[in-house]
Amino acid sequence: MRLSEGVEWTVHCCTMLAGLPPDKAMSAKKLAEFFDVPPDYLAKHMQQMSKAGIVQTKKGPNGGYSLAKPARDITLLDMVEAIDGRICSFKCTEIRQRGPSGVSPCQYKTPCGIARAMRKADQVWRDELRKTTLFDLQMIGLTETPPEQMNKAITWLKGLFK
Amino acid sequence: MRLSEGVEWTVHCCTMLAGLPPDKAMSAKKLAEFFDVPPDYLAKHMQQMSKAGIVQTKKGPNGGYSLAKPARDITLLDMVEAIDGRICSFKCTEIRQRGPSGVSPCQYKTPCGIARAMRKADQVWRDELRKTTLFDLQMIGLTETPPEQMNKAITWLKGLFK
DNA sequence: TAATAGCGGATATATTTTATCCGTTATTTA
DNA sequence: TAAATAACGGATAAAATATATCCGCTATTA
Repeated sequence: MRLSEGVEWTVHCCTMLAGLPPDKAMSAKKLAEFFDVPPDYLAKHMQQMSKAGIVQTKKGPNGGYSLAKPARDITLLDMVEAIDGRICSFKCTEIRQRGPSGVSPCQYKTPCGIARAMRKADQVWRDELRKTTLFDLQMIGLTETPPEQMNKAITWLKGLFK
Repeated sequence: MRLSEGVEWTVHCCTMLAGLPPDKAMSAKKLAEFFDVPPDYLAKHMQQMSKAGIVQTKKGPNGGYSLAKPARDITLLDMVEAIDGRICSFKCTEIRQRGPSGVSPCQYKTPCGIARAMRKADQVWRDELRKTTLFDLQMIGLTETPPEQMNKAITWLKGLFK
């Protein structure tokens, strides 16, 4: 039961994008360089973010990714679901219907209690993720990032945009 | 992000064990037959349940698995964690420390905001799973199982215990 | 027009999940 | 006491998924 590594990468990337000057974009290559992750694989993940409408893209030189909407309107759940999907973490295979005591499918009126409890837990998990927005994460980053790292990051970014 | 199939199997098995006459046990082989799942693989999972102290075992003929404590004292979380472990679904690889802006590890005083939000969501998920006990699941089974299936199951069980 | 950059598809590699098998020990029943 | 049953641990094997790379395509910019 583990989330894809891509979730960590793309959420960090979005936090980065949220801090960019407006009308600036950042390519997958540059994001990958900044976080030291595989460029091609990160690009694949960012394309999923684009499909999900979280980031917008611009082709060509000085193109790249930028947020498609205000950071306040992007939830952690949005980003998690863009990478890992919306399907419940518990997959019910209806084993109650199998074996020597199983009866015709139409006799099972409700999902079994186990599946219901699991889905409820999955729901509260998603509800909790929805409470955190990209804006929240950006604020936490701004206040908690070590000063020395903040300086290095700003310097690196200045080099990026000439 | 998906739970192991073993979770579904073992929770159903425990619900079955909860309905057994006291001092009766059921072998992995019989459980596998009842639910129509691979016997050896189910046995592996049941061994994990045993290690976790959820079921107790008895070797030899008429041996097998039975609950190690009252169904009220076994939560869905206990069973999920017996199979899938207690580690958070989000693994933070500290990518903030990598790349050109990373600084010495000792400068990072708290886990990053992303990891904290993810861990909180994982926590509410586990809290929710803890609310359901095996007794609850047993009651749901008793009230919602199709009558025809209930009869078939009882007949099958009678054959089991001679 | 050359370089940049996203995109989609194909493919390769690694890791995890699922599944089986075997030898051992403990226990029960005939 | 012997034979059958059953849990247990370890070693593999097979299948599925996650991770990673590469290529050609189109759009865009300097």
